[in-house]
Amino acid sequence: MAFRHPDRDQIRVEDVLSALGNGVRLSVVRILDAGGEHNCTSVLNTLGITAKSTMTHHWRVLRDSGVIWQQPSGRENLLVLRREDLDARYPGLLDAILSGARTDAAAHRHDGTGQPSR
Amino acid sequence: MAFRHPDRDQIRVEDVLSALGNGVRLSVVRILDAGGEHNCTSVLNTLGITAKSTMTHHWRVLRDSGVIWQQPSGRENLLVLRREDLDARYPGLLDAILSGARTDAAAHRHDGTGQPSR
DNA sequence: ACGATCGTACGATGATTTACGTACGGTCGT
DNA sequence: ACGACCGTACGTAAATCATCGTACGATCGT
Repeated sequence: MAFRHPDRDQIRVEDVLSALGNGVRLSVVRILDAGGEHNCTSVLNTLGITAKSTMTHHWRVLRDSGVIWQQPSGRENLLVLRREDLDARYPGLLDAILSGARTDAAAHRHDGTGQPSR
Repeated sequence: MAFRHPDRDQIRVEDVLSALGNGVRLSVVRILDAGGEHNCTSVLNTLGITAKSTMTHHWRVLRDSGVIWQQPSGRENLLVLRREDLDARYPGLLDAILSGARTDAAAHRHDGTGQPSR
């Protein structure tokens, strides 16, 4: 399976924002940013249970928007955040988003529910 | 007409990203950021023709996500970017997005079509 | 008071998004 | 070669989104 990834200069900020304007995908990026090697199943497990076919949809959105690389390796797909490309094209964007996500997550943990608000 | 706006600490990055992950709304924010006083019609005109009722929808999304203030004033609605709140809660985010949008706009102007790509 | 203007509300429509189950095609280990 | 595993493809259903036209309520200027 060879995936089509946009070149760095084909990435558009609007697509990145709409890709990350979704809780599941934002969580995926947080997981990938935290480091370590990840494949689809490992992220899916970290996220809690979600259908694999649903994640396939999210991988496509993240891939098409230029947020992640998806590299087949044996029977797995390695998932890598395209930090270098994103930082080069949109300096500070990814860091601002990630720290914003941490801000929100911290607030949710103190709101008495322990649940994400969406 | 009194609009409901989220408090600063109710703003969530996911909502901001999904609000700005849309070309029309991203353009609106670019216009507001450029300065000057704006009401719905003035932005609508700057954007080119779009139905007013469509814009009403976009105002709601931008308002609900905490990106803009919408202040009734006489028969108009003044539109103001919530830069202070966004900068306080998500430092660097808005600037990164706006300069990213400028980057993309510059690229589109050189792609031979002169058209936005979505 | 009247007509023009501003912008929302409402209702409708088509497109897109998110989600799931099932089935399939590769790859790995044995 | 066989069975387990990885992840996609496909079909489908429900929800959301983007857009428009029309109608309305409020305000302004005269």
